[in-house]
Amino acid sequence: MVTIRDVAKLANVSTATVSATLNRSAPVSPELQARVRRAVEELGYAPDGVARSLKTGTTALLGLLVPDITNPFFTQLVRVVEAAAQRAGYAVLLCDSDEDPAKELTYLRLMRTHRVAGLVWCPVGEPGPEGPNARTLAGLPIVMVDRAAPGVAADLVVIDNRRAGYLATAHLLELGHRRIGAVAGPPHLLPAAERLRGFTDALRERGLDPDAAPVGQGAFREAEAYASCRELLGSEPRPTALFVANNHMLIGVMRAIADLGLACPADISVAAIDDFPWANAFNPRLTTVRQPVAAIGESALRLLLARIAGHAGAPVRETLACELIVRNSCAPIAGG
Amino acid sequence: MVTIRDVAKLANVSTATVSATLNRSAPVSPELQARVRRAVEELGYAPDGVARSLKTGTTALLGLLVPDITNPFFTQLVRVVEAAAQRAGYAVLLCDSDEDPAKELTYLRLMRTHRVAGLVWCPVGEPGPEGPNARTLAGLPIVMVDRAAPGVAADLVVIDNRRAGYLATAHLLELGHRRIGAVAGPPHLLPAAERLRGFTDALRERGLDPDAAPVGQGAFREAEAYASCRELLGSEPRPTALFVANNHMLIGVMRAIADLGLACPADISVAAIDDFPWANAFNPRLTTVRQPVAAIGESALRLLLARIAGHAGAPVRETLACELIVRNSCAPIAGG
DNA sequence: AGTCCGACTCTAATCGTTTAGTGCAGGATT
DNA sequence: AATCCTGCACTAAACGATTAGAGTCGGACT
Repeated sequence: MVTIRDVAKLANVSTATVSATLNRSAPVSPELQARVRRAVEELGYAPDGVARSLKTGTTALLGLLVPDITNPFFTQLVRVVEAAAQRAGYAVLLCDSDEDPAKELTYLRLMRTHRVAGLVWCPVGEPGPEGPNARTLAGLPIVMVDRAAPGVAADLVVIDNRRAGYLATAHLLELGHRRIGAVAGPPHLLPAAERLRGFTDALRERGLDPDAAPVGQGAFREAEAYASCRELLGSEPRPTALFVANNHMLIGVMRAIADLGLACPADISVAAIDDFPWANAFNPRLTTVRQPVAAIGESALRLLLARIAGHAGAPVRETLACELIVRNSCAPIAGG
Repeated sequence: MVTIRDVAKLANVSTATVSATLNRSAPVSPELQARVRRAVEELGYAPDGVARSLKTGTTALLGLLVPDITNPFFTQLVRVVEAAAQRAGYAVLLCDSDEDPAKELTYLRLMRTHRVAGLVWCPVGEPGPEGPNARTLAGLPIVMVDRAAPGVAADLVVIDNRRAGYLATAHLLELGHRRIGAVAGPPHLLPAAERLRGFTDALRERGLDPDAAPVGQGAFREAEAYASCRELLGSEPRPTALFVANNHMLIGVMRAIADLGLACPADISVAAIDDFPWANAFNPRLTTVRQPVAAIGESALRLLLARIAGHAGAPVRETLACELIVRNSCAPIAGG
């Protein structure tokens, strides 16, 4: 390893001068600057970020902790955060908690060990037996995204999930559907609960009884949704439309519909939350509520960088709007 | 920040004893161990990974550099590598070069600065004006995945792309198709070239002239494939089947087919390389060649960990087999 | 009794930077 | 002429861990 000392020796200056030259942190005469740069070039010297971090107490590292990177929402978020972090001069330490509270805690510790400058965190909803205690998180700038960890006071960026649920359901109602089933997420997760609330809001607004609506609840996963959907579509009278609470579940639902020999949207209309790159290539093209992932990521990073820069004050909650993308998976009700 | 000194003071021992206790690196009497652990608990001490890294010269960090994280292949790879790294006690520093050689070089430097213990690297094929020179990479254990960087001697894990192209094409040929178009990737990328070679292999094997086959080449992207596909399907006589070289391109192709008012597989059969989670939920379900992403990731990490452990020797090249997944996007040729 | 050994424990150097504090030379100011 | 800046450059002390190497203290052996 070639160190700053080697450079200093070759350039016949002190290490302080090398450091000052490279970081422009103090004035250095043009002549010495030239000598230093020549030596750096000759030796192929690159400063050791670890040593620098130890001395300065900061790293150019941002943590990003997501519960499931295969979910396109988080995939896109990773991309956006990574790009924004790069622009701000940070690299990203990516961890996937896999929806597992124990792994999550391990990773939170790891973030601290690696001294990340800040953390973008999409918490697993369910706190484990010994949830992330305040001490693990103390002093670390954090922005939570999509979900809120219970008992953690940090900035939060979410979409208006209730409205998202409302938008999708209202669309189905406008097309004349009255018997609408819901494939909902796990009740303990904020987004799932809120989306379902939006669903019932819409029903109630049209004078329908939400309690009479067939609702299946389960994890935000394909298998659960598949089972849930088959059950819903087996009930009598069969729903004419389905509200689906997230992208993974939508896959399960579409599979179930196909396996039951039904056609979408002819036999059953489907509207879901979470747009994703392939939604527009499906047959039928899927009507979804799109989350502004780019805006979410940008907001999160903006808030986080402000906190890193020392911005104090009470935790901020930013709620972003989402948008209904009408495609072809919802049809007016037959004979409606 | 609470340091090892604070713990030592509270436990009334030396820092060496604290370190020995925590790392089990030297025998410590039960009594002192207890005192140390109590102090650690009381203070909520967590060792500083940065300081440790500086002293030991190693980090528990693995770099992962991919060209496009929105590509499901790389998304899955990220997941697999992240999980495997976690099992091996490493965290992952994720960077997305965005298919940009300049960004790639920046990130390679960053990996060195952060002193990653090793690097899993899916290179951008095209070397920039001043490609990643040997010095930037010197001494860093590297495993390349999917693509080979020109001029870099490092282990390489790839699939048998030629056979993948062959498998998909042979399937179409067996269904009776004779006029088969190819939506191929950029010729300078190894996987793209090899896959196209497998395509021509299959044609030749059946006595067809590969030069007569309509081939569109472009970046591994949706837009390019969309345009390419429209052109191919506009030619006379229209191909009855399409070979598509990657997942992004497949999306473009399916969109183009839909926009042209054609039905798949009734009017046109499609077989593609790269399976992805949604392929089975499309309508029609997509026939693809699946890459063993899990095996690829595991192999890459196995090789990398061996190199980190000091394993010397010439670069290894591992070629993994892939598998044709027959679904519903290919039909026997009408009247065939 | 004297020596040696094993089992702990401690002191202090070290990793590669950054940076406060000090020194120094030469020109401007009184 | 003495003093004071000002602008560079240097020395040396951190940062928080790990780890040689040295010291200590009983008990076992000769």
